[in-house]
Amino acid sequence: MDVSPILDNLNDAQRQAVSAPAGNQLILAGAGSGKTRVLVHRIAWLIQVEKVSPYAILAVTFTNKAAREMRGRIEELLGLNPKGMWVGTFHGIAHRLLKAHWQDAKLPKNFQILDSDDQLRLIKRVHQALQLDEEQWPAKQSQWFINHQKDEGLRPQYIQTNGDLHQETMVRVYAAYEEACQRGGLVDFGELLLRAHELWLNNPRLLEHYQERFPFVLVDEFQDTNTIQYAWLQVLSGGKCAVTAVGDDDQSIYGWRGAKIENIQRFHQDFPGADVVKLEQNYRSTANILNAANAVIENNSGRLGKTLRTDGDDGEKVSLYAGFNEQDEARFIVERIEDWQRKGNKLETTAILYRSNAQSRILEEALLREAVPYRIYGGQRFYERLEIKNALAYMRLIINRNDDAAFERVVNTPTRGIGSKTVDGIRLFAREHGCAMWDAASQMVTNKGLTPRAAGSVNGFLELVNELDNQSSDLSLDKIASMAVNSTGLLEFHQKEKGEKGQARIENLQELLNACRSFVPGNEELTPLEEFLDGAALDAGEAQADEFEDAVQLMTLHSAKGLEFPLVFMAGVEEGLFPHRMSAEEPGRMEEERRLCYVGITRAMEKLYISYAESRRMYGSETFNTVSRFVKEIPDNLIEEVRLKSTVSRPVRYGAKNAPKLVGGGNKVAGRLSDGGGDTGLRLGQRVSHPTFGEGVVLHFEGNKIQLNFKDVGTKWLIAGAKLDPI
DNA sequence: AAGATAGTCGTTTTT
DNA sequence: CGACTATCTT
Repeated sequence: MDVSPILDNLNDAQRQAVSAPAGNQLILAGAGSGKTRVLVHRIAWLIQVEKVSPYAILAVTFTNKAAREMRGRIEELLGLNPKGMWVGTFHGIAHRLLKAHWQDAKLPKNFQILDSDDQLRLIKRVHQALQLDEEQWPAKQSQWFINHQKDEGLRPQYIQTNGDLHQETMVRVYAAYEEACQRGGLVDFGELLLRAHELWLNNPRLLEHYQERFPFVLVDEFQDTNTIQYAWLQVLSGGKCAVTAVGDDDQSIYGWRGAKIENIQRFHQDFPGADVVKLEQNYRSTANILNAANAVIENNSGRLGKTLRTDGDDGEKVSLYAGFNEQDEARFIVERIEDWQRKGNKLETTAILYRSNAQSRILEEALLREAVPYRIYGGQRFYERLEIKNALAYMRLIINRNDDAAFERVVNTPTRGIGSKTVDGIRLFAREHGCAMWDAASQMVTNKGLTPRAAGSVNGFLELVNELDNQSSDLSLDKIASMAVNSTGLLEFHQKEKGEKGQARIENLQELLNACRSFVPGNEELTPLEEFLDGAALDAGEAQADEFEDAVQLMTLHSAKGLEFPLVFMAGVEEGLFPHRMSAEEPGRMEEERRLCYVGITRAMEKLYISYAESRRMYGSETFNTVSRFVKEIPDNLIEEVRLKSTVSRPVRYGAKNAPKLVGGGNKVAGRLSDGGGDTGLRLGQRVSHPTFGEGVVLHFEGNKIQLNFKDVGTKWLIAGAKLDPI
């Protein structure tokens, strides 16, 4: 066997990790140290050198993106897709297990996945049923409580309340919620993991089967595992199979979501004989950037201790800019980006990172003023959009009438004369009879439990869904989806929504149909419809728009994890904002903020700018902050302070923010000669909507032409007579 | 059942 | 300040 393709081009530590003898191993992989590479090569090694069957390997990640990437790279390296290999997210794999063993898991065959939005709605209803005052008992809080308990692997009956009213109420809500889920055949994200864990504990034979099937388990981003995920792995391994954990304690930034950094430290105890390999060679950043990162993270205690090094050049120093205010900071960043672009670099090589989403607006405005295209990551995901969820709800009802979440969502969408009073009645009936709302509705129709008018409408709805179901049995997925969008009147309903919103919703629905058309089923156990719906719930579908346009990337520090960019800006690096004031009290949380800073710095390959604003408008009032402690932790010799070139910075005269808002629906701004806008009724920075191009912003006026930047189609020049409505 | 209006609250978000 | 919600109007 020629092992060279697998081991060539790896450094010593990487090679050691890849070719280690079978057994538990912990790979501590620093930022930019080729973590995924090692993971993928390890798998290739097992298959090609150790002759392990691909069936015997289980690889677990956190995100779908990571799972996809791993699959792709395995395929690339091995030259084929190792079919039968299990590569997926914790949730995806748990789901797969529950689907395969639904009876043992005590679930209906066609159970549905509840996303956090559905979950919250359901909890609200539970609150109502328990007659909890919304003021005193926010549903959000219960949601947090329930999810937290599930993350910790706790069922309501095992939670100690000690007679505390708050605790007791939360447990009551949890128990009632659980009942509602069970009745509706609904499973939330936490439940997937918890059930999968219990599935094994309660079925030793099944567990044994999987332990034998998967002698090799690999886990990515191990520092992000929570209690239940860790327990699940521990049970699976049973001390028998070899677990490879790859992670970086310094990049643990999801503690607030239940991730336990301790898991990576505990690994030795629970997975005996673990081989530890540290990947400390960084292939990403210049020495100056790396040393800055090292200097910052050194201030954390209890680290497993890794120090990244590089063979590369020192590179440029880290630049620090003290903005006079947030506008000035944003202006500075945009100027630097324009410089960078002038030097022949693509915009997509640069990223602006910030602690909180609220910071993006001011940056966007500055970019807009200079007509620099940008793209924001994060925000609402495709399958979470209202119109998409509506369509999916119909599809869900087709396969499961007990899905109350779906029922409530579309029973009156599009509006068909079923008001809140009727729905309340149905809900009450369902609660009293312990049945699903669907059954409640149909019983109430037959038993004359409704006013004649309501009965007619409700019956219409029931028949509509039944009809969809009847027709769907021998239709392809995209035909079914098309029915769910068209025959239900959903499309028409959203079409009627005025303005840009309706337009976007229509497009999204089209996109949904496209997705259905190109969906390739891969599971014989399930109908394509079932498979598609499960996929939609587990993969929120991040792919959105504008891949083709060269644009600056804006995102939070959290979403930047795992990415890299030649030029990086970290904005708003001020005490109170970063580290965030909410994290100030507890040392543990402060350390997590520091790790977040470490993540941010190590995203940069060639050049890093750190900036802050001496004064910043927050929540409407002006605040004065000092530079972040993290900046002070970087040695002076690695930093270079940027001074203002000219004493007077260009005044910001206009822009979306400062310009007065239009009042009333009129599209004329009488008498306003705004910055060359002439008599178009428009001004720079004005948000407008166009019938075909959608929502956009005015960038420039030149002669009788207007340059606009549209959300969806980018920048365009239009003539002054174009049909543009201010919004 | 859509539209206006007053009140609220304000990190980060893999599934 | 401004986005989002809950509530009140018509």
